[in-house]
Amino acid sequence: MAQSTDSNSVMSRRLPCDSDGVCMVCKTKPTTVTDSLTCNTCITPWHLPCLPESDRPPTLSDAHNWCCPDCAAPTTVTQPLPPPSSDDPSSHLMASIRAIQDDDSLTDQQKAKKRMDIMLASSNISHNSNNPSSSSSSSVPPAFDIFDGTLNCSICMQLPERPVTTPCGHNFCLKCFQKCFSQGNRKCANCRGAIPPKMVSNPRINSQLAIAIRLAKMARSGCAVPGGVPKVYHFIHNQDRPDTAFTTERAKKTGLANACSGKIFVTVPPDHFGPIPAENDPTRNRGVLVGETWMNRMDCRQWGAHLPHVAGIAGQSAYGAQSVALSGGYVDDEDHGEWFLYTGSGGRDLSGNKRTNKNQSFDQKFENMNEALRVSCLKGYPVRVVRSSKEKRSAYAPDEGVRYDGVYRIEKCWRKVGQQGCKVCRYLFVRCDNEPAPWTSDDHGDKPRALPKIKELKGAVDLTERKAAPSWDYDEEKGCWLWKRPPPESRKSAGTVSPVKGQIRAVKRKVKVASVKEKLLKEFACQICRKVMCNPLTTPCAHNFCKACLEGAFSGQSFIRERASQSGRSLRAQKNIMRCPSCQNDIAEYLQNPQVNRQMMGIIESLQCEAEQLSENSSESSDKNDENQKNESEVLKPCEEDDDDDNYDDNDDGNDDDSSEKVLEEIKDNDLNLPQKRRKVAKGAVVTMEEEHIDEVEQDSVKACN
DNA sequence: GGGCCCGCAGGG
DNA sequence: CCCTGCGGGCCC
Repeated sequence: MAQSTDSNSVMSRRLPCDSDGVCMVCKTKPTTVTDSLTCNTCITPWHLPCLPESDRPPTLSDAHNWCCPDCAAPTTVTQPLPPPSSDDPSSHLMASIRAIQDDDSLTDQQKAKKRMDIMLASSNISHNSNNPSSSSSSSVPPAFDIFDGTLNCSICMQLPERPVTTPCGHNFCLKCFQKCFSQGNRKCANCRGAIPPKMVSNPRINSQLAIAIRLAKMARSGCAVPGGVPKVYHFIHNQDRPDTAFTTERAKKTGLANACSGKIFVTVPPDHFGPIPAENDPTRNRGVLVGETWMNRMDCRQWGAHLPHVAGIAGQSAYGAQSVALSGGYVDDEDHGEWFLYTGSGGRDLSGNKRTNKNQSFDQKFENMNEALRVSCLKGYPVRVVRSSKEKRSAYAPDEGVRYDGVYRIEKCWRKVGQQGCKVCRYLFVRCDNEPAPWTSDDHGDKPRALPKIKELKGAVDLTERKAAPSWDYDEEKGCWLWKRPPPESRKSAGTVSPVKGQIRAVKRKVKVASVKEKLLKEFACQICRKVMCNPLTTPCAHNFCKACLEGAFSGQSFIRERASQSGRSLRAQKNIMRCPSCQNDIAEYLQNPQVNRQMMGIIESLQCEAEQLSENSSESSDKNDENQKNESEVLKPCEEDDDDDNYDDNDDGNDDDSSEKVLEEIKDNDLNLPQKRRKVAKGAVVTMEEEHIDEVEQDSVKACN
């Protein structure tokens, strides 16, 4: 790699990750979420380990509001730059561009991409510096002028509207792109570079560029960005959340596939309609902003934008629907950004323990979630919309993760025969948010717009249109969307999201750990060592001991030897000594041929196994009370013993006294051996699942915890 | 990339 | 308590 020392000194200091997420300092991609830090101002990702200590946020909770060195105060920005040019931002820019040009490891395409990233970041910086505090801001020329034509659409030569960026680094309006490439053309109109077929069929909007253009426009028109910070497109890694999604002991698979939800950060009730305001965001105090993007549905859930982690519709049939997810699950969906056609849920065969199924096999009806959407349509409620990168057919879907795109109103709904031949419920969503959409360069939110003409309405049945005035509507005087009628009163706990079942279950599980351990000790403690028995022996007088402990009690006159000596004299001699350590009953005869209580051993083993799994899990979800667990596990750990129980016969033919039977019965009664239960699923298919055991004590504790 | 699997969350 | 569900991990 041939780099000039000048550029090297710049490169080796403070550089973010490039557009592929690769750190420009160490050339590696951050491997963990916590390794990556996103600037709150220019939304550029940075590799935390390559960031000088002085530039790092002091605490994890500061990470959300962290500004990168480029966006921070000029003194800190300019400090590492070469002194002669420190007052000229373009020199930093030029040095970075030179470094890219000199980097032999990059292809021309990669260079173009990186150049553009840096220019974009640079235009952000210069425009962000146009804050109200600097009076001469508009006279300061930006380091890179977004209006100089470089970023223009290669077809209409205007600043791109809903920009699509090709791998060769050229921009197009979405419309121009679609027009240009709809007839089989696959060469860039600018450089004749090849456009990947996937991009031709499914172009994606470059929302970062859209936002950069928006900011530049706002800065030029002298319109101050509220707070000086673009309130759009934050990538939330949820890295400083106090509680993450976790896997329970029941989940056989790791990761999020079968995980419980983490804490809900926002304090709106789960049936809250409309945007989530700052006052319900105690951790960040800014609310959920349009453009916020999460890694997955679980993270999205934790910020309240869309609560169900599988289902596409959140709602209640008699009350309304609060949010929907556009994830490409239904082929009939049609996305036009500001408006889209959504398909209801149901009509699918979910037998065989499936959660989703691409095939429609029966008609959808306006019931359950579909009815909830219809209620929202009739009342004119705002419905939050999230788009997922899993939606491959929409230009408006994010490249990665799940993004909050603001609120929409359902203007009408109907049923029609879908592409798969069955009737589906259909909904016309039209955007009505006060914040601009992530794909637009407009500096304002939505204005009321004429409804699009829907061709399929011709063949529609069961059409529902709102008659009354909508609850959420545009106020011409105030120039924004607001509640014209009071929002529906929450039917859930006000102020906070009610404890979700997963959290209740988590508490119950912790209680259950304690309960299992307590039971183990209570029922299966050796009466000599007071620990859970290893190779339990049960005497005729119904006392339990570890084999090793009982042997030890008669050390020097092991009953094994005694058993070998069958002489009456020897027996008599031992009789004085061979008394039960608990009750002093004569157990000499028993000791002639003691059998390990295998039933009891089985129960102990399964309980130990369960307790271990439970405590492993609870220590994962809350790494507190380690000491308690250590102490408990020490007690629970059976006493050391060699496994030479081969000395005993295996033919347990009811010789055992009935005390172990009693215990066994008791254990069974208390469900602690977790009987298997059959769970019915649709169409008669069955799967097994362990029955959850929560006894009264546990429930009391749960109540106390709440 | 498609199919299978399955814990969870929430509605009714 | 049963049913549903526009996830996500893993195997092939």
